[in-house]
Amino acid sequence: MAMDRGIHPRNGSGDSDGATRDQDIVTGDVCNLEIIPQLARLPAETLDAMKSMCAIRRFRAGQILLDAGDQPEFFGIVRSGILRLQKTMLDGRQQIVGLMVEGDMFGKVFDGPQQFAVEAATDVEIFTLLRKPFEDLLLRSPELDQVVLVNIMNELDRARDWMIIVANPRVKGRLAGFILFCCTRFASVHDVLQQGAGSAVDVRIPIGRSDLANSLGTRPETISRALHALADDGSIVIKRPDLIEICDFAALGSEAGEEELPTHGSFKELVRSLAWRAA
Amino acid sequence: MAMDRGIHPRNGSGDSDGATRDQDIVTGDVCNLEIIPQLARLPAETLDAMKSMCAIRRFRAGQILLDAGDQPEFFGIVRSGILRLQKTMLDGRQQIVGLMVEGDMFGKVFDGPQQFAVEAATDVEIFTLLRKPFEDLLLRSPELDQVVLVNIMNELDRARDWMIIVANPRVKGRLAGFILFCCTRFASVHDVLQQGAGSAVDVRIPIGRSDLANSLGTRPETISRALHALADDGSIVIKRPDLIEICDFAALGSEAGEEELPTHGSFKELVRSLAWRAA
DNA sequence: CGGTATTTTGAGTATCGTCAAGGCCAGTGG
DNA sequence: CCACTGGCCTTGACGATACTCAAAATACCG
Repeated sequence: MAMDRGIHPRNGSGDSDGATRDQDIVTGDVCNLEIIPQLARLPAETLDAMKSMCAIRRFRAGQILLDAGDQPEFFGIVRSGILRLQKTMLDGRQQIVGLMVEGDMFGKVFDGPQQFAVEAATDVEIFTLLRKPFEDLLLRSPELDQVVLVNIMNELDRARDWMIIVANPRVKGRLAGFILFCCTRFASVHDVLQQGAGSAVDVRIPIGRSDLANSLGTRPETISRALHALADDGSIVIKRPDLIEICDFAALGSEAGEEELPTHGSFKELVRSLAWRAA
Repeated sequence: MAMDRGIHPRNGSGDSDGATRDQDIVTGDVCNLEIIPQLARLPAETLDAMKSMCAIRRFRAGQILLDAGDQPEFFGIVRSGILRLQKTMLDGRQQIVGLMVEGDMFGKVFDGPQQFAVEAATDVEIFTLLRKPFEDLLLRSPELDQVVLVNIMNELDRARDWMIIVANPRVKGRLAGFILFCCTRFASVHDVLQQGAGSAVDVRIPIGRSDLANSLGTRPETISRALHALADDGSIVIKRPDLIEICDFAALGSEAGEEELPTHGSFKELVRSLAWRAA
C-alpha cells in the first residue's frame, strides 16, 4: 500500500484499508521549529526549550499517527504534508472532520483522550513534542501558551467554516465551497495553487475522490457528477482528476452560498495574492 | 418578538427577523463565577481578579450579542440560557454552527475578529469580562490560561462531533444524532433531560424547528417529517413538539451511524447516570 | 503492455427541497 | 367566555437531487 502516484502523491487509499501504525522514522535532524512563522516569534529561551524536547518523525501516506481513544503521548506540529482527522462509523462510513497542513498543531494537552484518529493523507513530517514536558513548558511560558491558544481558536473557526460547507444542501455547492476553501486554507501549502493560463488559478486537490466524499458527507460517484456539473457550467476545467482550473470565482462563490459580510474582500484577489507567494 | 410560550420558552424566532442589538441589561449583581465548576478550581486571587473585571449582562431571546466581523469588546462565559453561533449566507440561509450553554466560553482573545454571530437562543445571562484586562490576566495566570485552553479544545472536539452529525447523508440520521447529542452535551443544562416513564428518557429540545433545520442543514418541513418517521419506527415518542421521549437508544444510535470504539460505554447508561443528577 | 486502482457513466429508486395549504396553541380583545 | 390573530408545526404533492448497484473507461504502475 501507500502507493504514490508519481508526481501526484495521494493518500494511501480512500478507505485506508491497509493503514498501519507507528512505523515512523525518527530522525536525528535538527528541529528547526522556527520555520513555523508563529513559533519564530517566541522568545529564544522558549524556542530552545521546545527544541530540546522535540523530534522530527516521518510517516508515510496512510499511516495512523494517533487513534481515536488514545491518550496521545505527544503534541504534534505539522512540518510538511497533509494529515486527515477522521472518525470511523460503525456502518463503515469514514467521516473526515479536518485536514491539517504545515504549521497546524494537533494532540491534547492537560486533558482527556484524542477524539479523532489522525492519519497521514500524504507522506508527512511531524515535529513531535513529548506531552508532559510540553505541558510544563506551557505553564511556564505565557508566550507559548498564547500561540497555542490562538492556533486552536483559529482551528475552531476553520472547523466551523468547514461545517458550513458540509451543511450546504447541494453537493455541487459543497464542492464549490471546498475548492474555494482549498484556495485560502491551503494557499501556503506547496504545490496546491499554481498559476493557470491568463487570470485562471490551478488548484491541485490534495486528496482523492473517496476522501473528498468522506469529507463532504457524500459518495465518490456524486462527487464526480457534481464536479463535472461545475465543469459543464464553465466554472472550472478538470485538467486531470486531481487538477482543477478555476475559471469563474464568482460562480463558485454563488454555488457555495457565500456568506454575508465579505470581510475578506474579493476572493479572487486574495487567492491571487497568496498563490504567487509560494511560487 | 421574543415571545415565550408559557411553560415552553423558546428562541425569539426561527429566522431571527426581529433581532435587535445591545439592549442588554447590566446588573449590579455579584459575579459568582465560582458557579462554573472549571473556574471554581482556580486560585482565589485569579478568581478575585476576574470578578473585579466582570459584569453580568442579560439578553433576551433573539438579541445579538456579537456580530460576525466585530472585534469583540468582551470575553463571555454563559451563566444561564442558550446561545447560538451562526453565519448568515447571501442566499438568506442561516447556518448554526454551535450552541453554547452554561459554562461555555466565547469571544476572541489575542486575535482577529469574531467569525460568527452570537445570538441569544433563549433569554440568557452572561458573565462578561472586558477583553484587554482579561488578556492581561491570561498572561499572568497559567491556571486560567489552562482552563481557557482546555475549554476551547473541548469546544473544538464538539464542533467536529457536530460536523459528523451534520454530514450524515440522511436527515433522519442527523436528527437521531442531534437528539443523542442533546443527551450528552446538554445533560447538565437545567430542564433538558427528565426521567420518563420506566427506563425512558425525556429530552426537551431547546430550539425550534427552524433553528433545528438551520443547525442540521435542512428545512423545517424535512425536520418534521424525519422526526415523525423516527416516531413511526418506535424509536421516540413526540410528547410535545419540543418534548421527545427516547424509547430505543440503540435504534437512534444505529440511525445516527454510531461511531466505532464505544469509549463511552453504553450510551443509555451514560445518559441515565447524568440525567438524575440534575433532578 | 498488462494489472490494478481510481474515476466516470448509466439506470432505477429513495430522499429531500419547494410551494402550498391546513392544524394547533397561546395571547388578545371584544 | 369566545372569536380572532399570529406564530409555529404538520401534511400533501411534485420536481429536483442524491444514493445504490453495476459496469465501463481511464489513469497509473511496473
